[in-house]
Amino acid sequence: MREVRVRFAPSPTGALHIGGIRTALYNYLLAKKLNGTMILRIEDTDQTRYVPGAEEYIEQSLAWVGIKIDEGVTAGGPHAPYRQSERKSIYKQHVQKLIDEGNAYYAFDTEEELEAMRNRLKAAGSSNQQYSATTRMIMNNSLTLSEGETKKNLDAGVAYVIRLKVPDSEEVQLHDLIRGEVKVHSSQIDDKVLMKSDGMPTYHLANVVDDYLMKISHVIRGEEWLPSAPLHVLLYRFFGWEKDMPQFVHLPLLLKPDGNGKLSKRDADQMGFPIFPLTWTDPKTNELAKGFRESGYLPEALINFLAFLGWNPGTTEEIFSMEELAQAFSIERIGKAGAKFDIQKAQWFNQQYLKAKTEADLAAYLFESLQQENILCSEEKALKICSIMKERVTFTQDFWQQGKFFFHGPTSYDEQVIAKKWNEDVVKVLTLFSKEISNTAELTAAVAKSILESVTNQLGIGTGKILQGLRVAVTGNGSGPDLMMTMEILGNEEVANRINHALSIIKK
RNA sequence: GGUCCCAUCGUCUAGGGGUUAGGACACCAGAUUUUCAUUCUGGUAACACGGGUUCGAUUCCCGUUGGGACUACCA
Repeated sequence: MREVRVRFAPSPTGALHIGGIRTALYNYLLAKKLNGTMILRIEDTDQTRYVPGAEEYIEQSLAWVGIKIDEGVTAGGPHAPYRQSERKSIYKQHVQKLIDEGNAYYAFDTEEELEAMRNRLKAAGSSNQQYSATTRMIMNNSLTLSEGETKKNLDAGVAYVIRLKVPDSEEVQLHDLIRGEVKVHSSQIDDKVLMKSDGMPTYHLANVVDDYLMKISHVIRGEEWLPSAPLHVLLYRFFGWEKDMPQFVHLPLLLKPDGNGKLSKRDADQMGFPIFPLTWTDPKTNELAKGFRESGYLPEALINFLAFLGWNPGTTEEIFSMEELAQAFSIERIGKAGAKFDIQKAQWFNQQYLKAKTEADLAAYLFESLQQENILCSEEKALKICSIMKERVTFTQDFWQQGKFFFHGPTSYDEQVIAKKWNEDVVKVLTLFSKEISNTAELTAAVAKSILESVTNQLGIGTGKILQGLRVAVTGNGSGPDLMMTMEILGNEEVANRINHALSIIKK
């Protein structure tokens, strides 16, 4: 069996979409499972769409989720350069072979002429308005021009593109590892532009040439490429590379959570979830798009979630590390149908991973937030906070978001709780409790509990009746982590102060 | 419009000629937690439709419907 070499080949036109991460992931998992090589190739042949910073963004994103690149622009490798814009001469040389053998031709048509051709066909009721076997002989190209005229045009520097001369009548077949045999009649394939007038190749040419030269064994890419795969097969044939043609694997698409269609940034914005791995600022519009990382997702949770969108191990286990995914992975178990993006499941995965972390790991996230807020905190306190909160968080920033009261006294009190639970009894209990704990050396959770019990017993009031009141006085909230532990972390002085403050402010 | 791809609970999916069609998320209910969350238990919920093939199809075949992708000198 041949050496497994896969490639992830994004184009640097902006932030890398989450679907791209999944494509990269499946490539990576196959490589890892079969001891293969993962290649990152930058497909930057459209200079009009080039976005500065996008390439760095791609590398950083892959690094963040834990996809390691064996060969690529920064990793280097035997098939450098890995940036297509730097391989122009290679494509030129190859496309020349196609021309020499009559499988490609020069076309001089202007945009207006192409437009006119399409309109004419449309008006005539034609079902497809392509530049193809049926139309190429009425266009302005080296097939209709004499050799001399063509040469004259070329010498005079008339703008031209190079088109593939697709055979007019034959069935082009390919084998896709997910979908089986896919057949397309060549009359449905148009004479695709291979080389643009600026001398850059199009995707079709560059992709086939590079995959061959880089000895790619499996082309794993999104389903949107399936319709042009037969064209690529034709190219492999014309180049005489059919026996080295990679295996095709067209992945099901990631769909919108509601309704139908391909998942887009718009959907994500509307439904309030990220679609990019890392936060991205568009250099042109300055528009900011929050990433999964900045939204509090763990890379391992995101990967686990993504892996299961279109693939499953065939068992009921769901929590898989990257290693485990690679071991379990197989192309046969990839589904065919598109998968709707369910952010709730992603949140569940995140919660699972967060819960599995050590307190020390979690404290790092808390410290990250605290640093942004310029708040100092002892290691010991942070550890304690994380330990009582880890069961209740979904995102990394929740330790701070839901635990602000550990660092600031309440500035407001939950109104509903006040309305429902704040009463004479609460005031009585809190007044006495505050006094009692002030006289305590150290307010551990156990001490707090026993003092509270003795106070309520003394006053003949049920503890359950006043607990909500105590919580709202201390934290401002109606719910939260274990209250006794919370008070231990805060310390008797702080708790007493907060209670006294609440008693003086809240009237009933 | 044309070409190609796809179709099991709301969502991700397992399954496969005879099953009580399984799991997970979400949702609902109960228990635990003197709150909330966690945890536990239980529940609601699916084979798009029509023809074949077959003793028997949700499963295999065909069609219909529905959805998606592609249809650029973008990838």
